[in-house]
Amino acid sequence: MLSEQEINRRQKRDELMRMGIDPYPAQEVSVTHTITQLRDAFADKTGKDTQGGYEPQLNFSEQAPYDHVALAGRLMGFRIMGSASFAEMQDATGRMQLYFRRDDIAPGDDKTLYNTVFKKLLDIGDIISVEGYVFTTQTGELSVYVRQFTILNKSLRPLPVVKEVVNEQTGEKEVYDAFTDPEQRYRQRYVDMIVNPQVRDVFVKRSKLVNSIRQFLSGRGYLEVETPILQPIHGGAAARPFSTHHNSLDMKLFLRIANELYLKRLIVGGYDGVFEFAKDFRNEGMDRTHNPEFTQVEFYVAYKDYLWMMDTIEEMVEKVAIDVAGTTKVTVGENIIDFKRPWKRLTMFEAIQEYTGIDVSAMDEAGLRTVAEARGIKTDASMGKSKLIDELFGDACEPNLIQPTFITDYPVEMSPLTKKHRSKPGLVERFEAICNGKEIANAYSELNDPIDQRERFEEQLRLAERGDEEAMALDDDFLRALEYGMPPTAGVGLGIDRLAMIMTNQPSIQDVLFFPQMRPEKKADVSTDADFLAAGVPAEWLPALQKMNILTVAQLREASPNKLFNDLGGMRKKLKIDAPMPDMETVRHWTGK
RNA sequence: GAUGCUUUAGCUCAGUUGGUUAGAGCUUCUCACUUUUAAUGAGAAGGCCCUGGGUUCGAGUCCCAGAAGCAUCACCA
Repeated sequence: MLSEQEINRRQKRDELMRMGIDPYPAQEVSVTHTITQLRDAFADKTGKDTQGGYEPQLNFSEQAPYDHVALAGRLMGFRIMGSASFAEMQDATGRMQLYFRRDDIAPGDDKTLYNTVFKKLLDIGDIISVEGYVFTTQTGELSVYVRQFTILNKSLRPLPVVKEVVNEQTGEKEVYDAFTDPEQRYRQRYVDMIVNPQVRDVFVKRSKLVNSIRQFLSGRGYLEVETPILQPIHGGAAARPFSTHHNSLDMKLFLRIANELYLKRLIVGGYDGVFEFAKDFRNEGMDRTHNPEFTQVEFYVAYKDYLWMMDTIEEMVEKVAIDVAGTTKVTVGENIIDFKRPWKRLTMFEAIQEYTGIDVSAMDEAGLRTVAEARGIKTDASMGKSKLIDELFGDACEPNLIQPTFITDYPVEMSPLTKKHRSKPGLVERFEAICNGKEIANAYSELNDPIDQRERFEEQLRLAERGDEEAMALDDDFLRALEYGMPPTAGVGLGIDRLAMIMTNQPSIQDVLFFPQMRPEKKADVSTDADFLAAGVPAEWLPALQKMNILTVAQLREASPNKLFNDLGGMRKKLKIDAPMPDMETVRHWTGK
């Protein structure tokens, strides 16, 4: 059912067509400038001066190249005053004021082009192109004086209208009636981007971030690769997978939770360094920092260890910050995060000692449990030593690690793919990069002893038997590859979404994904006109049923014929329906009774 | 999954101890207006008050259940 405004716009579309104006023309549109190009060209020539007066007016009606400029974009506002009007155009780069004058748009006696087409048939949201010259108004606003305009697209849905004004006292921009409902913003991201153009900047930065990493890694000679997303065995991380089915092979397949095991196979195969920007899928909870599909870049380099990788990540992320933000200092919420090298490095035990004052490195399980419970952490019998350490770290340390910090040397039980520490028993050569209280990267010296690896997998199988749904599956082919021999290798996974959140100062992962996963939209069940016609209701009575909130044939069947008959009489008057009143028998027939 | 908050016009929001026909601004429509800028002035239209039960003479308002969104927590990156 269409709203009044939608009906209105459809009528305008029809009216344009009747006038011989195609509201959806096919031709290529010639554009001489983007709006930002024009603004930049005049940046030092416009605007109010500090005394409160105005700059002298500019007029480029006879001065190339600004005597003939062509712009294209979406109309975002009108200020109409009789035979002259201002309109606001938005293109991919910014906004520009347009000036329309009746006698210039329609120079002859026929003023239809201005009075009807421009003033009556255009709406906010329509896309047009204009041709004219650059000038400034008395108030100093850079504008385009339109000689001619062309409709490129008649928009049929009203856009939420966001108004922005500069407060003269403070000089700050104030926004009115902002389109803010997160559900609508994420479900209809296109609307979000039209009316909140700053949203587009976030994704431009995200793209810069990805390019920056790609340049960094490619520039060092590492190979960008692609590996399977559909995997017969999901491996490389502890997470619950999505599963699917391949019909011709008649086999179960999983969407990957990580690409680690495939990239290591490529190192076995002889590449010195490989990386992949990978969409991974995890069938787990969703919140501000988790989306079921997310992106990470994983890369693996032969003949290196985790210490080398720490230096590399530090250098890479510092470069990313400079490329994206222009500086190593990035504002995130209330904090300023500085990615300048070197970052702080703490072992996990040192971090716990720093934030709790307790040295847990030599404690047994009972001692750890006491410390954890003293901090209000819920523990149970299934939690071993490493799990307790992890909980303690997550509770006491992680939220406090705002500046980028490397946490190193994790308990072996938590890291089934990681090489045992060269000198510290019970630990592995692993680090996580923590920033703004969240993990952004996870790396290790890769385990390349196939016998050790098999034992670690078998340990995971025992966890799975005990009901751990996130335990890793044993991957025989991966073990076979390791048995041929993998050089010592450093590997890392770095969360692109998490890093993008930090670099663009967005509080939620949904703000750095164009289309975050949402519950399906609830659609009201509505029968078609044809369904009602089939039920015997004549077309002229359909609006009356709609108005009475009978939207499905099923509802019609349940309606009481007497009440329906009475209401139809009222609706006939209210909606000014010309058709003769159906008799009681006919109405009874509609309801199937 | 748990707890709390929210849901009223196309958009942003009011709505009193439960009491006539549910309001405002913007948008839309009509009219006036040749450099405005949240243009202005006059007039009009636009509501399944999230859904379903219940209490009551009477529910947008109170109670119960459900849905969706948000926040916090748990799991996870």
